[in-house]
Amino acid sequence: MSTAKQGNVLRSFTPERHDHRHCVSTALSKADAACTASGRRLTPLRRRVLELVWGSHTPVKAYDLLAILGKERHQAAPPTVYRALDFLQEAGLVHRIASMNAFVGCGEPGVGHAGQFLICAQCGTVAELDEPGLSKTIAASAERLGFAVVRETIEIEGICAACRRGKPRAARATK
Amino acid sequence: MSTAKQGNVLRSFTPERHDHRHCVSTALSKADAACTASGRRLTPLRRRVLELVWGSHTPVKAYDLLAILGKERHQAAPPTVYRALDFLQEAGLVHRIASMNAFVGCGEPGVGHAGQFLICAQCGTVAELDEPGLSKTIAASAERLGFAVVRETIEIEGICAACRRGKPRAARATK
DNA sequence: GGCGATTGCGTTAGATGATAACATCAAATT
DNA sequence: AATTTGATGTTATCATCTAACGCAATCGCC
Repeated sequence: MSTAKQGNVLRSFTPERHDHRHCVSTALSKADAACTASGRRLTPLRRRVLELVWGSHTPVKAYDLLAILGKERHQAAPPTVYRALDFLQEAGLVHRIASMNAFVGCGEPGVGHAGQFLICAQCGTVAELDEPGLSKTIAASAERLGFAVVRETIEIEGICAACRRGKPRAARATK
Repeated sequence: MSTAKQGNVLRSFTPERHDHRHCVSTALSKADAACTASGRRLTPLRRRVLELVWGSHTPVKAYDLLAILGKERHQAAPPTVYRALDFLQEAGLVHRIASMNAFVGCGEPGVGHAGQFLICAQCGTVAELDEPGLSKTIAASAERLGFAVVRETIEIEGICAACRRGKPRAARATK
């Protein structure tokens, strides 16, 4: 287990070259293990939704998932997708990006979840951080006001390294 | 201008006693000044929307505003409200709380806007912070990944001091 | 003041995001 | 096998937000 003082990158920006199928299968394996360990049922539907979420390095919209599921299973209504997403969130397998109404797979299920994200405004890729220093600073501020922190939503918008170099790795959803 | 190392509270939790009308009129005056200074037009509609947003210390929903405006002006459609809110956001007069799909008045228009909020899950009141240390920590993390920060969305959910003492100052919107 | 350009607003329509409530089916428990 | 619990199907609806078009008020300029 890494314990860098700087904090960890739970999910990095897409490397220049990588086999994304590998990301997906790794994530699914971890999910299987995590659910087995916590006594949750990763049903075929839930597993499929997780797979679809991991299908891109950019956040995925619920209705995009719905459209895909609709083709695959001849019937899928909003609750189908939202229930699966709710489960996956509770299980710590996906995160919701509030500022985008979208979802990303979690890079490290099981690890303490701050929910700190860097989101590239250009290519849409998301990196997930676990920066204890951040949480500490927040806790200190809150403390001074007598505020008890329950949950952090930290979503930083900006431009990723690849896009700054003019070599975006992932295309932003072409709407 | 205060320059406390600890950071400033741009908008505090509701004090035990206060005349909220004063908060509102102060906010409107500041808005008038800010718009005059930046050459923006704070029209009657926009001003009224700002006033309504400031009407409570808790974030206000667009459709709540719409309902009020609908009574006042005999006609108001969603774009009426959303356009006003867009303007107010651009002018730095209100903030959108992404995690709640709601809006709050900005305590210090003109001051550099980090967008750091503490939100009480019980009474719904919101405090706005300007904690340079937080932004620095974020910038440092981003830097290591070559990420250029453009905008921060920091929304911390928890329980405020008053609610912890069992004396909530503002009622959470019932429903 | 007149005139064109810009900006604000009304209006209609619809896209997108999310949930309630109840029915049905499958899995785990007894 | 019967019972209970949990997952999914199904229908309906609510909530949030935006596109597109046209008119009217305002601004900038001569």
